[in-house]
Amino acid sequence: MPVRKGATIDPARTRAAILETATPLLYERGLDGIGVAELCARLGISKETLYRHFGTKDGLVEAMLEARSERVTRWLAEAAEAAGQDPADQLTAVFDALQEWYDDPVFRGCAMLNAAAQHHVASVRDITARHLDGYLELLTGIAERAGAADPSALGRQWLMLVEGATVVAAHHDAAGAGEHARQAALALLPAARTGPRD
Amino acid sequence: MPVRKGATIDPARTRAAILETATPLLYERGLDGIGVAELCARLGISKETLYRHFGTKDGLVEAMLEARSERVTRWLAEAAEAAGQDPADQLTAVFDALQEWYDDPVFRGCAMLNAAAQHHVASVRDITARHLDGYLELLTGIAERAGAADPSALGRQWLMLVEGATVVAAHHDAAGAGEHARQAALALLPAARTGPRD
DNA sequence: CATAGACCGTACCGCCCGGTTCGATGAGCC
DNA sequence: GGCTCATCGAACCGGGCGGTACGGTCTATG
Repeated sequence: MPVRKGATIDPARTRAAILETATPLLYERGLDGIGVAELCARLGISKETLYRHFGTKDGLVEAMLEARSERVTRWLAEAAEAAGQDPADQLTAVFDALQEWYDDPVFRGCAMLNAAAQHHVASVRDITARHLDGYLELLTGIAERAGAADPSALGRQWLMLVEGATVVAAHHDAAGAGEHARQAALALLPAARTGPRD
Repeated sequence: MPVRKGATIDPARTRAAILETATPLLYERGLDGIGVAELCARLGISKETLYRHFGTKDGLVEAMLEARSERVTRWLAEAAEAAGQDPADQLTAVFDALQEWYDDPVFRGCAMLNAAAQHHVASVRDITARHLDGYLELLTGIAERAGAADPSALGRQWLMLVEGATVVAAHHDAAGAGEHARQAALALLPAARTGPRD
């Protein structure tokens, strides 16, 4: 069942393959750290193919970021879900998953934050903001199920711990960043059940 | 009292003036977002002068980041010091100062993090790492005076809150980011006095 | 008043970047 | 077998980049 009947080698599959291969390269070298020519050479495709699928280098970047944001958010959500019903367990699962990521030798921080830090095009900034939205939604959900008096505030504090741990792991020291953040996140939980002062 | 006797218009002062004027431009537009030609035009200097003082655009960038890191770290340390002896007050002063920064219309996140996210040159990454070192030292000092069982761990958690708040403020929503981070930081304090479980 | 050197303005250089074009190739559909 | 079209590879383009060179101006010093 080809996506386009007139197409020969299934353009949709080609597009997906380009995205998949380009993502780690753009992540490792930075969005402006690798040119279109070298990128295509590494991908084993011609520039014409790239431009037919994405129109622009920015188009590729946006599609890549969008896909990556969805992927990583879903990955964290599934880690939380797999941890069972206890909010504390879910939180622990999230930070454990993050620590795994930090320990990966290719870890270079959050791709969306990196992108927003260099490209201040509106579209990239929007993707980053929506990415943080996704994180916030996940964390706020946990806060709600934990019976927090102000779930959105607690979710936001957890979001800061997640992003702070990622920044510290990327630019300072990855060892134990997830664990330290997890301990802090868990410490916020009991105090928040019925408010800042019980 | 000229810095150099043979010099006419005091090169040291010129260099300082270049740094001072270039800093906000490079911060607002991004390191690669403004070229040397436009930069010099805005500074009102010739390219030759810039290159005589800094040798390279990267040289200017490094000098700028170094100066900015020192400035902002000293600014936070002074805010803490001015808050008196109570560690909780010092912590509050730090996050209040941060919130002021977030509310500044020119706020675009931490310049050192932004720089490290795009330029993965070793020198820039080192400056960023040392910048986080400076923050960590300040926060660990507060944790020690607060009688934390593990001051370096608590300092690191506070560092994550500081950086997380800055990231969230820059890329998601600045309103109340400092306050939320401050509440979280203060909530970590009592639990950490004698350890995670009292 | 002569010398040194900080500084300006502009032209210039080579390079690389994002993006376009084109002819050739080969796979799938009617 | 002919049509369509995705794809390749390579040549090409204009522009902007970081960086250099140079002639001229001004200012402090001795």
